[in-house]
This record gives sequence, C-alpha cells and structure tokens, in this order.
Amino acid sequence: MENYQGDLADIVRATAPSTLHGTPLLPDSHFPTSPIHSSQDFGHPFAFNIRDPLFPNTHTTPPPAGFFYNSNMIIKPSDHVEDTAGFAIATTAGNDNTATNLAHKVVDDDDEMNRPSNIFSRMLQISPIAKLPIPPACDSQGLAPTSPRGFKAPPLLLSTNHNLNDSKGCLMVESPGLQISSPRNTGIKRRKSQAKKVVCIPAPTPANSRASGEVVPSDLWAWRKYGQKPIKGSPYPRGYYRCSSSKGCSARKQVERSRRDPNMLVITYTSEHNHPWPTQRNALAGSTRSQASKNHSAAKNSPNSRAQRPKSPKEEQKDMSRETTVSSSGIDTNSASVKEETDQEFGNQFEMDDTEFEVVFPPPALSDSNHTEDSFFADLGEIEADPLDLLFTQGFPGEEGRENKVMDPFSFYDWAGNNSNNTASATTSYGESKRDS
DNA sequence: CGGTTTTGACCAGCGC
DNA sequence: GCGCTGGTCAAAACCG
Repeated sequence: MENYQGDLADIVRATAPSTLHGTPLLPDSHFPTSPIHSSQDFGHPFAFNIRDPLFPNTHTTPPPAGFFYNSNMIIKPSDHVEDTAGFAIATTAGNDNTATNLAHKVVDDDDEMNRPSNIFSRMLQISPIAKLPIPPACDSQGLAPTSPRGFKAPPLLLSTNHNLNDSKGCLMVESPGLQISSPRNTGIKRRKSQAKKVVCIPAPTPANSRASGEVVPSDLWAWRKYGQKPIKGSPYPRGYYRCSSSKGCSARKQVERSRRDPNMLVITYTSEHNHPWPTQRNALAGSTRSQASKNHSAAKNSPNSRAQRPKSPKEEQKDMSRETTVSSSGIDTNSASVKEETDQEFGNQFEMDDTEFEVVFPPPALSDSNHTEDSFFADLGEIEADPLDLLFTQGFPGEEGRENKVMDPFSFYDWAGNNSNNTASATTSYGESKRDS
C-alpha cells in the first residue's frame, strides 16, 4: 500500500483492531510498508483520479482495509453492501464529481466492499439498501438523532448541488438528522465553497481530550491548531487545524463534537496535502504537554473568557466524564458499545440525486455499557491476537518512538499529543516552522 | 530554542 | 449597508 497515504493510512496505522469476528482485516499487502509515498500520492484528496486517503476505493490498487479505507465508507448506488463502514464521509467535489460519479467511483471495487471491517468499521456506514431504523448519526453539525435504538428517522438525502458547475459542487447529505457539508448549508463553513470531506467518528476517550474537553482525533498528519470558535447552536467549540507537516501545505481540518451525540466527532477536511504524509513526528516541543500539565495550564491560562469556552475546563472535564465511560484501560466503552452493537446494522436510505443510497449508522451508544463491555474486551482479545497487532506494537518503518508500544485501539485518535504514553502528536509537532517571529 | 496552544482581534460571506 | 457568524491571524504563553 505504498500508494496510499493520508488520514486513513494514519488511522489504519494507528489503529490496532485488525479483526472483527476473527476475520483478518486485510491482506498484508494492503498495509503500507512504508509511510513514504511517491509524490503522485499526495495530491488532491478530493480528486478521484488520484489516491485519496478517504476514498481508497477509487484507486486501482486495493487500499488497505480498515477505517476509512476499508471500503467502510461506501456510497453505493444499488448493490447491497455487506461490508461495514468505518465512518461516514461526505465529500464535496469538483467538476465531474457529482454524487453519482462519486458513488460509482467509490464503489468501484466490490472486493473492497466486502472486505471485513475493523473495530471501528461499523461505527458509521453508508450502504445502499438497508431498511433499518436509523441510529444516531452526525450531520454537518454533528447532529445526531438522539433517539434510542430502533428509532426511525426520516430518510437522509444525499445529493449534489448541480447548480455549481465547478469546485463548488458539493455532496450533501440532507436530513433532519443528518447533513453533511454544503456550500449553502452553512453548517460547517459558508465561505467560498471548498472541497470538503466530513467524517464522523466516535469521540476519542477523555484521555485523548484536552483540558478544555476538546477531543483531538488524530491521524498521521501533523496538525497545528490555529483557532477555535464557538459555533452557534452547538455547545461545543470547533477547533481549526492546519497541516503542520509541511510548509505551504494548505490542508486543514475542523474538529467539533456532535451536538446531539457528544460521543461523536465531526471532522471536516478541507483542501489537500501537497506532500507525503510524515514518516515521523519529529518535533515534540509544545506537543507533549501532559494532560496534567494541560489541565494546569488550562486552569492557569483560561481566566476568561469568550464563548470559545462555554464551560470551564473543569466543567468540560466533568462533562466529558459523564459523556463517556472510560474503562480502566482508558477505552471508551461507549465506543465499545458502538462497536459491539453495530453488529446490528442500522440503515437509512437516502438519495444522491437520482441515485439512491443508504447510510448505515452505528446504533446509539446505549447506557448499558456494561452489557457491551465484556464483548468489547473480548474483541480486544481478538485484536491483540491479530497479526496486524505488530503494526501497532512495533510501528512502521521510520516511526521512531512508536515501536514496542502497544497502542490503545482507540489511541489512534491521538497519537501522542495528549497522551503522554505516545510520543508523537498527530495534532502537533511537525515541520511547519513557527511564523517568523 | 523551536515547536505548540490559547485567545482576542480582524476579515469575509451571507441574509436581511 | 449592517449585523451575524464562521474562519483566520498573530501575539503571548507554554512546553520539552
């Protein structure tokens, strides 16, 4: 998989779970042996003729399974998709990337569709024909139906704005309960239409959250936070990150919690990386602040202030604690619940223009986490036994600091930044030099 | 010292 | 044109 790169790869690499139901996630050949890719590999994430970390299926070479890549995020016009999706990813695209095209391209490889999924693979899926009750999911605002399991929500509409004949073309998911990015539907951003990818993922554990309660899902890209804003209608602020792996890289992402389901994160990727994804995170300065120190810092440095901090760090922490149940191993058992319960697929039909699609979401994280915990950890056992575990215990070539560290299957959310056990921070510490000062 | 995060200020898009 | 809102800038603080 020397050809793929990007967020997915990052996550795949950082994600230990490699089996589900005892099935290997992917052939070894699907795993990258090197994080370094040819220059052609780091093109526009939204172009379908090049390798897109979030849309591996659009490429001729089978992408590595797992997470985004694992076909898990599938938009498929008519075929029934049995595979499970990792996350819902809505992509805005330019020119020929109509939703339909997108859909067809995305599902080009049926093998990918049927590839077994990983532990996260069922968190949120898009598949064609399920006729199931819709579980909580994210919209562009991270809105998720708060309905209990079995709740039947209105159909989702995934459509393309055909009024835009250029890069403004947007893939939209429209629904009272789900809605993914749109130029005019200004949930994420309303400025110049920009290619975006919206990804919903389960929120990282509090261990991976910042003192403010902000969670920082991470990938191999190095992100530097450059801003945070309170979002109207949402109790959670949105964090703004830009790629710090390379000077001049315009890749950015926005991270915010789902309003209705705080356990879900909505990550919006904009622009593209113009460089290979980093082989290592070399800069630790400012990036390895321990949670404790962060808490301290936060407490010390956050005297005020504006709505960016709707709650004090402590309050946020409390909230986080309430929102997620963390096992002694630091694993978010709510996520575990999701993982476990997603065995029952929930679907929701939507359409993309004249093509019908279906989004399958994970079931809500139920309160009876105890119920799921056992099975979850049972699955962890599987994970640990998986050969791919090597990838996460020994790391990849060139990944100093990761070797010999058994990664929390959820730790991919933050490879280090906020977890002192890890040495690198996905949201920190890479190449971009400080603004000349 | 070089990197990050924090956060107040500013800018720009959009609706009215 | 104005106000609202989201996105970005950049100085200061912080960390290893």
